[in-house]
Amino acid sequence: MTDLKFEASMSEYLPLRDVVFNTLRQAILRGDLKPGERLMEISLANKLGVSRTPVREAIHKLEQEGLVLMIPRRGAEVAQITEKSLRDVLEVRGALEELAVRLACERMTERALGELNQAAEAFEKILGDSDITAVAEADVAFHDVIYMATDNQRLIALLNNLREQMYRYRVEYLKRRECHAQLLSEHQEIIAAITNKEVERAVEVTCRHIDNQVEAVSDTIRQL
Amino acid sequence: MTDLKFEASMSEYLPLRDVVFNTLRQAILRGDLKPGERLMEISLANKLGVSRTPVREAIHKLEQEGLVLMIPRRGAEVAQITEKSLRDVLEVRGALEELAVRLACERMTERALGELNQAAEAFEKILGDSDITAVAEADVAFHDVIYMATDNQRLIALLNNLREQMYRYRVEYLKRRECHAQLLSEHQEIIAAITNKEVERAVEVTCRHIDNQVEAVSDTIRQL
DNA sequence: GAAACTCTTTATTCATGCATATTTCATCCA
DNA sequence: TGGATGAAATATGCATGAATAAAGAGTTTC
Repeated sequence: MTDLKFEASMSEYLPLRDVVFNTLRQAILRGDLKPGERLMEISLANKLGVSRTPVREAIHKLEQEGLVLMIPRRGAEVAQITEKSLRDVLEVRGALEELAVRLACERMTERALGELNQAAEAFEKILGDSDITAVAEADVAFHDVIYMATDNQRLIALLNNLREQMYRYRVEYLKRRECHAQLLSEHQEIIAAITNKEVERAVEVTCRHIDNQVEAVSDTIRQL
Repeated sequence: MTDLKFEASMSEYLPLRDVVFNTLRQAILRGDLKPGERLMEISLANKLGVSRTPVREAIHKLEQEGLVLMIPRRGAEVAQITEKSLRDVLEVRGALEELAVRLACERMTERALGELNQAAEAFEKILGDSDITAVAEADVAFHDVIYMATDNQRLIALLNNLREQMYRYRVEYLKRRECHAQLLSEHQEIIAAITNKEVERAVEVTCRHIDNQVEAVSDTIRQL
């Protein structure tokens, strides 16, 4: 009993560098730190009440994630997202989403299929809400079930990362309520295809699902 | 004149953390550091004649690349490559190679096509050599031309990373001389397909090209 | 008035110190 | 003898100091 409690309290531990990493990541994705803005170790360390070391390590991690750009001996800044860089991300993401849904068709368990239906229902419920962030999270949860079903850790990690790259603009996309019905019907179509193991149909819907976002997010970027 | 020289000497500059990173990466890929072996900051720092800081930063970078596994408050060790983790990498790599060759068909310039032919010729010349490392590098160079033609930086970075994951076992594969002729003919078939913009044929050959490696590398791993 | 040069300021890079968590090994008890 | 307990050793995590390179301001010169 005490052991379990101990285990639990241990699992709560996060290195300070990861706390800082999450904080900065959120700040970038929420737009509090804008593209081009410089990330200075000392100033951030003071703001966050830690030393320069964990800030430094967090910035390096953000660089590898593609959220910040580092120039040696000059420092780091929040990465600009150009239409080109977004196209690059989405091309890769499209290919990997296709792979994911193929593998999901092949490997999805009954249990996971249940979760997928639940996630779709939860998404439908939340669509009515005014809170866009909640909608985005429900959508993420839905796709996470598919990702998990692939049973491919490397693929899951990459997809999570690529999804993150567009998060800033995705919220803008979801603000257009007229897309919501389409999103929902695509989700249901994906479920149907996976349930019946209709691989090609699942792939086709998924690609359409992604392409819609490409259009919308590209529009959003042009408006900046 | 002095300006040019100055520029040149500047471009030679590499942060110490990157030097250490490259050193450790090479050591892992060459097998000097074996899977499971612990990477200790102090001992590595002493061996390399630097302080713990750049070693620490290099290890973090290696973790993000997937070459080492870190456990908080315990340290880092060289990542084990299991058959499962290799399958994961190769599934992703297959999808991305397919994307790459599709994009290459679409976007390859005349100039790049010339380079591709050159690379294939260079590969053929080197096949005769006894130096396996040279063969591997020529093969890398060939595929790099295709990668570059995609004009997608994100894709290029990912493919380079995935290729690296298998480098240790790839060398074993190339030691089997009976595969060499097949490799060469596949290269030529890929060139022909890209030249004639026969996308589906190019994809088919590329997938076969990858699958052959899956087989061979899996065999190699089982023998460990 | 503009360009160039220098001096100052600022931030990164790398080194090192200190505290703490983990591991190991020896000792003790059942 | 086997397992548990505890103390010493060791390594990581975080903080901070010292050195260097880059950016900026102000002055000088053409």
